[in-house]
Amino acid sequence: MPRTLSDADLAAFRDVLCDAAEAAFAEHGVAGVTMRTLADLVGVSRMTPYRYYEDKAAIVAAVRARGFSRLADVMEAVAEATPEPATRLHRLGEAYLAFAADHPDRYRLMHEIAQDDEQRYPDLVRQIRRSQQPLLDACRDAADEGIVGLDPVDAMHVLWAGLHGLNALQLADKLHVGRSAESLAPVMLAALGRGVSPSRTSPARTPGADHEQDQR
Amino acid sequence: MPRTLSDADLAAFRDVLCDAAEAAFAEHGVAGVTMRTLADLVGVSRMTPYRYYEDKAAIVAAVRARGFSRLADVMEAVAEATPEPATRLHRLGEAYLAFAADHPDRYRLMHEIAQDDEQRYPDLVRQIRRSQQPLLDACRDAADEGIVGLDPVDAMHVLWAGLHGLNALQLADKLHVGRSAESLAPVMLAALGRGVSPSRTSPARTPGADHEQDQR
DNA sequence: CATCGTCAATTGACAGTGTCAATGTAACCG
DNA sequence: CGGTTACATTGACACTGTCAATTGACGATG
Repeated sequence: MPRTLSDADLAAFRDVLCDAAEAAFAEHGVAGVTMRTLADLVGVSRMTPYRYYEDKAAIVAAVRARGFSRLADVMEAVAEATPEPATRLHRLGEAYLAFAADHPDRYRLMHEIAQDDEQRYPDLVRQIRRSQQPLLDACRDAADEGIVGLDPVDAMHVLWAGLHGLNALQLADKLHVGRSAESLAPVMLAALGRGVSPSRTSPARTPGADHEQDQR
Repeated sequence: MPRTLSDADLAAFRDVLCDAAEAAFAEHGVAGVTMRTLADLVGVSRMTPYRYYEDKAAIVAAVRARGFSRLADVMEAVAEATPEPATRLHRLGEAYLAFAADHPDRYRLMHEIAQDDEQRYPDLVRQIRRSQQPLLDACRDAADEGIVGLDPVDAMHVLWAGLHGLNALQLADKLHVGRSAESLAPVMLAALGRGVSPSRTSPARTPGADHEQDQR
């Protein structure tokens, strides 16, 4: 044991603690997890986590930030692998829905609505922003090519709201009549695609061989 | 005071308690409100609320149910006042967004995501269903008239997800670049309108097949 | 090597929480 | 009027997050 904590040690402990916290939160909910059990899980005594995190709230914020970071990783990877804007938009949408489907507890925690302002946790804010950037970029590119007929920032918000809304409904178990996020995903993606596409002109959707039309 | 509680007395106390609870939850959040302060607020001693509600969770559920009931009232009123399906859909969308804008704390509480299954509170489930019914009916009517090109249940979910998603983003303070729910509302409504309207080529009422524009 | 300073880890409180159980209290019946 | 009984109140209790005091271990210094 070093006399004073190196940055690496610090980060390492934070990491293992967040791992345990994420698992515990997923199983029992944030309120169902106590500092004491959390400390037990990582094999230290109850106040030790306080040397690494200010608060219980800070731990929650850290776990949420990690969630957004994972999401950002996925979105960035998808964006990088799909240069063509229209397809990229579609794939990003699929990826966003898939992320929530694959990690429901993580997604739930990420969007747990607290009164406490997230602004107090800069890294959380940063990761949230990062997770949105690929979608925003895609909207900008799509708008440049005339594939999206809305202001790109508006379009980004519309798309994001639609995707998140579907996820939220699914996670809150508020879908009905046999509908699931899985069955609704293609419907939602198609509807959003129509929703942000340019208004009246018929889209002659020919692949890359076609020259890009530019109506503005 | 009557010797034994009449149903009216029971309902009356529950009502005033829920009033106090809703206000307190709005100001301090659910976690920030204690049974003791709640009891103080209505002028009884700490355990008295337990004679009227099983739990703190039951009180939260009751307040949430009231919120959905208010929403249902609004939606039903709008639906009744607007027979024409297309206009009705639009107005319902506006009303849903306006409800969240006018009662943000209420809306937040209504959608607070808890691990606890709402199924345990039948009235809550009932009010939730009631609040959705007008939108579903409108989708059915609109589909009948060919104004909506999707399966009506699908369309209802798409619309609801879009509207709720926008509200959730706004309440979580996740809108950017000067966008507000107010400024995005018309954009969102227009996009959703385009999203569920029938595609120009065919009525396409088969949800089993993929009815999407898939450009590769 | 002995001593010390220092920081991390632990343990000892404490005020506050939800809620069970025992106690009080007042209205109606006889 | 006393007794019964439904309600209200108060007395615990286990448990929470977290402050403050204590312990423990290591590097530097004599």
